[in-house]
Amino acid sequence: MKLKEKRWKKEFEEEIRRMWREKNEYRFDENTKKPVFSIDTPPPYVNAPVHIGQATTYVLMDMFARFRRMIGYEVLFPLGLDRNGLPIEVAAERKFGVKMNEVSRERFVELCKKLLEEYSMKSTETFYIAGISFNSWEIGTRAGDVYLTDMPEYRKLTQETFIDLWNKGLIYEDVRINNYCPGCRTTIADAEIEYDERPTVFNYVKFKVKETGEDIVIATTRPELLCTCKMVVFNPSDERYKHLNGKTAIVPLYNIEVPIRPHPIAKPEMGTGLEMMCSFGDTRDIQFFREMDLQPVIAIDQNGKMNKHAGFLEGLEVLEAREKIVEMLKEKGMIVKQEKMMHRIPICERSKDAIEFIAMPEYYLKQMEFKDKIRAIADKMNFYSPKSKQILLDWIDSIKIDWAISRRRYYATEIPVWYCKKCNHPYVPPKGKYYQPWRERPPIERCPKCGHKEFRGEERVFDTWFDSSITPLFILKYSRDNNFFEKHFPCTLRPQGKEIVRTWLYYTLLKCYLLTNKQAFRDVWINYHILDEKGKKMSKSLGNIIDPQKVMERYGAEPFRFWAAIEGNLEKTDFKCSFNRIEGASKFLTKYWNIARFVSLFDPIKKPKHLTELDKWVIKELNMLIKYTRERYERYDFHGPAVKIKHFLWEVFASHYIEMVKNRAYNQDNKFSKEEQESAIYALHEVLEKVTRMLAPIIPFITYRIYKDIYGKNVHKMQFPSIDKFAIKEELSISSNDIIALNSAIWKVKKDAGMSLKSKVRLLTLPVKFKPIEKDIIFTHNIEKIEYKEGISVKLEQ
RNA sequence: GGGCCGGUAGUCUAGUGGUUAUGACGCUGCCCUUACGAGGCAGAGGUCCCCGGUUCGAAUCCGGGCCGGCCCACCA
Repeated sequence: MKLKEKRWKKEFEEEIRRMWREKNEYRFDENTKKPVFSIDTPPPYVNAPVHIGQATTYVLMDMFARFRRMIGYEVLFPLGLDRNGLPIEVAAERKFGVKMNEVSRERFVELCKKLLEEYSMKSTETFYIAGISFNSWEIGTRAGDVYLTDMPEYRKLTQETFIDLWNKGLIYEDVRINNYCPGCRTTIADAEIEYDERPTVFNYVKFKVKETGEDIVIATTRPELLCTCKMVVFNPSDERYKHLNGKTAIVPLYNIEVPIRPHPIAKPEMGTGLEMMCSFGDTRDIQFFREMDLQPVIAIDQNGKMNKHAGFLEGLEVLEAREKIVEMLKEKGMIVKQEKMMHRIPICERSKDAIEFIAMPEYYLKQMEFKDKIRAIADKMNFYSPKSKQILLDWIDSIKIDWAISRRRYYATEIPVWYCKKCNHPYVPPKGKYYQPWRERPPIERCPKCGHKEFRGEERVFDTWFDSSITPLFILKYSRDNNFFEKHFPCTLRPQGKEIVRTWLYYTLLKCYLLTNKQAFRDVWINYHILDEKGKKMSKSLGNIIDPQKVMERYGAEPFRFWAAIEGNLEKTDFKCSFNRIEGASKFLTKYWNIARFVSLFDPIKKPKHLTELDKWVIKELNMLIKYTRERYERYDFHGPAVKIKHFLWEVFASHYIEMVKNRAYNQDNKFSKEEQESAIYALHEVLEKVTRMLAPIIPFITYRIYKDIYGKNVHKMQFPSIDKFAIKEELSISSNDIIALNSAIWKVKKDAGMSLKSKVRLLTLPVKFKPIEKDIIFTHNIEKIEYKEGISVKLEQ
């Protein structure tokens, strides 16, 4: 059938995407006989609209999925939504004007749920518009259904993994110095820390030396921690302070006596070269206290306020305490000078509050002893691109303590433990149910240890990565359907951003290894970032966020998708979001549509016995393109093929092949034999049909429509084109470069002479290798006489 | 300080050890060529960051430098 419309319009997309959804076109068949290709998609957080980076990476993942279907896989490609944790709590606090700790837990959880209901599936709209072929758009628990990280089945699995790990003896509780975010009121992991430059004041404070009575000056940004000072150090090479070695410093205001020692941690050029070591101002202090085996004094409590150790500062917040103590020191003339400086401090990546170092009892999952195992697992997986593996290895190297998995929040998966009120014995229930210990009784009557009947339910919840790290287990029905899981684990592909390698990827590998002894994935695809048009990171504060829905409203999904493929290689680099270039992509769609429209003027026909030389050439080019494309697609590279397909279609097929073959395909004056004509028509369709199949994973709407209209079939149900070995081996006297050079030369001469392209050429001389396509040359360029010599020359009619 | 990536026309970008370096946007000119005027064709525009090396030959490979970006570590 012929294509009617003069151009592809974005409005054509809607009907196709609705049909896919209504027909459940991409549903996952659990009983399939095909090999399964499973994609562990990153669940986006629901409280914000999908941003352009997510949209781009999902579009790329969709290309992976669509391609795999075309080479015979049953593809597990579910959509998950992350709904646990801090972002929703913060949003609820803001929206309902409450503070988590000031309302009942019941009430707070209710408010979070209310808000989540409002968000519901709104954020998935963008994916739907973009034509992502998720298995399903309905929330459910079958393989391929949309899943939520806070649905009971999911939380149950999160708890089951805890129960298994507990029973394996891999989880323990300990009181340790840990990163504590006063804003979020919870311990956080190293992976959740970021750094920020903040202004601070460097205070030069006078200490007294007990033995000699002399004043020494120590510079500090944390004067409120004076009470926690345990030692004063100078660099061993620092001649100025050698005489202080072994003497005692007296901490001002508190009159605590602390030893003065040389230690390389002190840099002579910083401040006065003397440093007070506190517990704890930063991670250096923690290392130092550990190394010197000093007893820390913790002066900051869980609310970020000074406690009794701080004496007269008790009850003040850290910053208030700092101001107050500086005032007091000033009054007593103990501050020699103050310098303003910018200071890089650790902050909470979520609330952006300054981290404090506080000792609290937390649950830990052992990881230190498995570092080598995880490294070995990393070696077993294929990384795309290979260099991304280094991000993971670097992170594994830098892990210093076990993973603190408990958090003091409300809207997250509860830690399933009860404690006997009498003997405090922890009770971990059996698997099989979603537990909420803070509101439920345990499933036993009496403490297994002492027989007491009263229990205290655990109130803490899991670190959000503790539940995010089981996505491949959940989607492959771990513990719900062992047959299915055993058959399909490890998961085939983990696609994700480079910024969560140390969290999502690492924790997933760790937990899956501890639970299954296996690598979680066969392939890992790491993508970089989408930047704004100027190359800046998009962020709310800069106000440079581009909404992918707006982009698609303006141009349609297809230009966006084609842009995502052709723009660059996200595996290797960041790339910029440019409207110009998305618009440029839509021009390709117009071109492609019109090529298809031209080819559709002729009915598809069977391969004739003999193909002309020119047709053999274009089919050989096509097959080389198929070979390249298929190899690259298998390695998750859609960029290289998109560039090459576009170039072939536009610069070779349309500009040269079609121009040269038009006359023969129409054959209006019967200048060509029927077989020659059929050879042309066959080749035109051969190229269009196969290129359409190659483009189907990238631009699924337009290819669907073209294929349906012309060939009457669903392109997405077709096999990916394979190579015609004979066509590719064909020995031909002319190459693409020859043909392009010849046509361009003739067109240029006519142009320069101000003549129409149809005007007559009196004499064309050209190399003999063009002889086999002589007839096509003559009728394309209206040649009167042809001669074979070295070089190309064109003589026009005078 | 450690690691990774990049530097190609006014802007953005592809690319490969081998004639004349890809394309987009912008710019100039021409064209109702029966698939395409939201198009086609032609054209202008480049020390392919710098220096050195390997090579018959380097924008491409190697070393060094400069610049930019990102990640990690550290900063009293």
